[in-house]
Amino acid sequence: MSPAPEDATPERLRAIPSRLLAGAATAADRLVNERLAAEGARKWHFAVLVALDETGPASQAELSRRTGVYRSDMVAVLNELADAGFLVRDPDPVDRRRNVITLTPAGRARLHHLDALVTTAQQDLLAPLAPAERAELTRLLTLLNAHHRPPHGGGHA
Amino acid sequence: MSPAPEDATPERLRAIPSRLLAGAATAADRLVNERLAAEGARKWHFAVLVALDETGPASQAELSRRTGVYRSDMVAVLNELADAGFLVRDPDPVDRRRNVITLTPAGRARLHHLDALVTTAQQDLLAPLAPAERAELTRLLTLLNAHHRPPHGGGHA
DNA sequence: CAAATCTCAGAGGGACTGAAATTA
DNA sequence: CTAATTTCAGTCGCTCTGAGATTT
Repeated sequence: MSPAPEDATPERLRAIPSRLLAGAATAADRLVNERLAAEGARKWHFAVLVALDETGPASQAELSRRTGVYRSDMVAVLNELADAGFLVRDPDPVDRRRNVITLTPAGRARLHHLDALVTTAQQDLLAPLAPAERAELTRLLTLLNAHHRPPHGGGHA
Repeated sequence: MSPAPEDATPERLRAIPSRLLAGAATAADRLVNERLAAEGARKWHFAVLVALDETGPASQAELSRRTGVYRSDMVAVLNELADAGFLVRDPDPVDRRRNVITLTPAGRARLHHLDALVTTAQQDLLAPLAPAERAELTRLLTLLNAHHRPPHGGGHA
């Protein structure tokens, strides 16, 4: 629901899971964004580069499904990455509605760099937790993510 | 980092804690906002009402510290709640910079109503977890919130 | 003088809607 | 005709910055 300033917040508010989630997510996002912004990148750049590196060239709609970046917002992200020479956008010969997005060598190098930054940010984020606690938190969050699916991604199956 | 559409998302992205947190927080916020929006309320309304009920009348700056609602945004929230008759704003006689915000009986009734909605939303949010898991998740998130303090709220002590 | 409070105006990024044009 | 893809224009809520006016 928002960050908790200090212990001025009533216990009744501090104990609400949705507020705790919002606070932790905000801190996590701030951490990741600070690191990436120092290199002129943002989290979607990283997400798109990973998706391309992991599963190979894809259409923009496919990248949207893989990364969670909204289809309408994918255009701007790809424009920025293409302008920087990290990927190329070619018309798909077999389906002329699509563009085929392909990672360049510079894009792969960029990915490796950003990957290190993101990994470090995750460690800093989870620093207050013991290793077993980090694994447990990840597991519980994965469960929540699996059961509460985004509205456009389909039902809850 | 954003919701995960389905299992099209690469494992390398799905396993990132900051992304898991963002996805869970988005789902949680959607759940809470849907329930509150059905009654014409939003989460800040609830937070402010709780803070007033819990700790008594307060200035706007004090309410901002208690709820995490940003001081600049508190004005609009209080306007809406005051227009609906849930609280009153009086000048503070002992410090004329301040307004004293006081809950009305209607505001207390409103709080009880919203409280039920929020509580149900939390249960639905945590439904996929066992009772012990819910407690553990809350504990771990509380740890993260305690160590990663908002930028304006002071350092990390 | 510095500091706190209330208020407004606006930036910036994220999630999302709606629609147009193109092609399957 | 329906459906999918790319793109653009714009909405809405959240976090936060900056500044002005008032008072301590």
